[in-house]
Amino acid sequence: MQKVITRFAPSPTGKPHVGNIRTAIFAYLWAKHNKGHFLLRIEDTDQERLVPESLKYIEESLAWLGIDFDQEIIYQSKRKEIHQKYANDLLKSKRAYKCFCTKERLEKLRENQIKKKMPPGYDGLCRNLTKEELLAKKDASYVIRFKMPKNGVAKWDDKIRGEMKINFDISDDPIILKTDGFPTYHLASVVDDHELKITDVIRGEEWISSTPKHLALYEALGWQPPGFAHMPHINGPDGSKLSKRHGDTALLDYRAQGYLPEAIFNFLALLGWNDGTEKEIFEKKELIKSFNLKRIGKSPAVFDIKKLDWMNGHYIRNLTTEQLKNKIIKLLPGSKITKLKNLDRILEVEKTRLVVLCDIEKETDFYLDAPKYGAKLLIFKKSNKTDTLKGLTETLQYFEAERWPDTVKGLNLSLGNVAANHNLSNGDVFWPARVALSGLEKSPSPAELLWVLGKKESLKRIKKAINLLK
RNA sequence: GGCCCGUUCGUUUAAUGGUUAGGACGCCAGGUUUUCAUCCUGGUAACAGGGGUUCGAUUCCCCUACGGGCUACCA
Repeated sequence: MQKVITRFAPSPTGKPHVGNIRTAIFAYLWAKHNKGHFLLRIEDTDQERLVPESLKYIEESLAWLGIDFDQEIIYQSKRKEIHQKYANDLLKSKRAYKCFCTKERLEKLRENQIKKKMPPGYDGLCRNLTKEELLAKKDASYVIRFKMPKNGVAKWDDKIRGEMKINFDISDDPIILKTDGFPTYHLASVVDDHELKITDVIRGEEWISSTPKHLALYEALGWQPPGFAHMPHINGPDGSKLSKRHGDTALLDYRAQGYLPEAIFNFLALLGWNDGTEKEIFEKKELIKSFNLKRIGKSPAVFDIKKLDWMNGHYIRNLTTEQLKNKIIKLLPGSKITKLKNLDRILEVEKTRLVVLCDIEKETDFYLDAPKYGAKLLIFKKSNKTDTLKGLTETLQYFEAERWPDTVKGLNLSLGNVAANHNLSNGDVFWPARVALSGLEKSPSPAELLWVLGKKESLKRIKKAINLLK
């Protein structure tokens, strides 16, 4: 049994988006599931579209998710001579030919074909040039085109889609080597996948139509083709291809928003795949163990941010306070709240309320400074001014007289005692205490707030509330 | 236009030639509760349409519709 080797082969044209990354995840999982290798290959053969920073983004994206690749990064641009060698071999074996057609001619050709409602494509003008014609052109610049078979069918057993059959003759002769000497994707990927001994090519479904070209190339080069697995796309909520107008698409944008890599990994892995059970929360280890290409669905999936939010919250709640603290400090180094002495307690209390890490900065200013609010907010809807004032005053007196229980449970009990001792309802005590401490209509419980803020600050705020109400 | 791919609750998915078509997210209701969040319980909701094949089709086949992809000296 040969070792499974997969690869992630992005072209460096920007920040990798979630669709690409999900393909990378599947390629990674498949390799690791089989105890094989996962390679990173940069498809930088198009010098015009190259965005230098994207190399950094690609590495960062993978690193953030904990997807480590084997071997050093392979840059296709550095393998130009190898690609040229194989292009020349194909020339020698007459499986390819030099094409001298200018871009202008090709453009016109296409225009005419479209006008005549014919399928656009190269007409094969240079396919059968005579020796004399060839000699006459010797100084002209040319590309190398691969001779597609004129009959027969490309057949392969797609690991995701099953038996596939496409006629060879619907493809025109593809350019495999450009005038600038760089190969096109078709040649480069075939050559590199072969030389790197890739066993399974896992890529987007947009490649289905050109797979016949690749299969023909493998045949012409005398190579055994690898297995193919064509992934369905990820769509936006309206069903169209996921794009900027649907919100963030780049993986790193999710990091910036405070999504956890574990959650994203889990979420993306489950988009189009499941293990056949009802399990949905997976650690990476478990995914590696149970992953199988066969269980990838064929239909495109919509990226549902609501479910991601739920999953992210779930992962946050499973973090220890220490872990959560470290992640927040790392993500928001400049945040004021992370400098607070009582950050541990704040996080303990806020943990169940966070959807993304950045939420720690939302509606949490009251931890920094005493809040401002209207006196009316202090009065619970089922209470009145007199009882509220009494509740607040008795709470203050209770804590001034009694020992401060430094636990949420103890503080909660204390507040209960205040209500019971003075024949007040919970709404007369708990609600105003909470508002006095947070200034918010919706917030953590008063006991939690007392515990986080401490005796001194808490009593100060309660006094302030009493004065405000008077 | 040609070729190719796809179609189960709103979303993500499961299963099956005979099931009350299952789970999760969302949503709704209830419980816990001073509020919010968490948590717990329950509910809502789907086999795109039409033909076949069959005793019986969501499941197999064909057609249609809809969605998507490819049709570059981009990947």
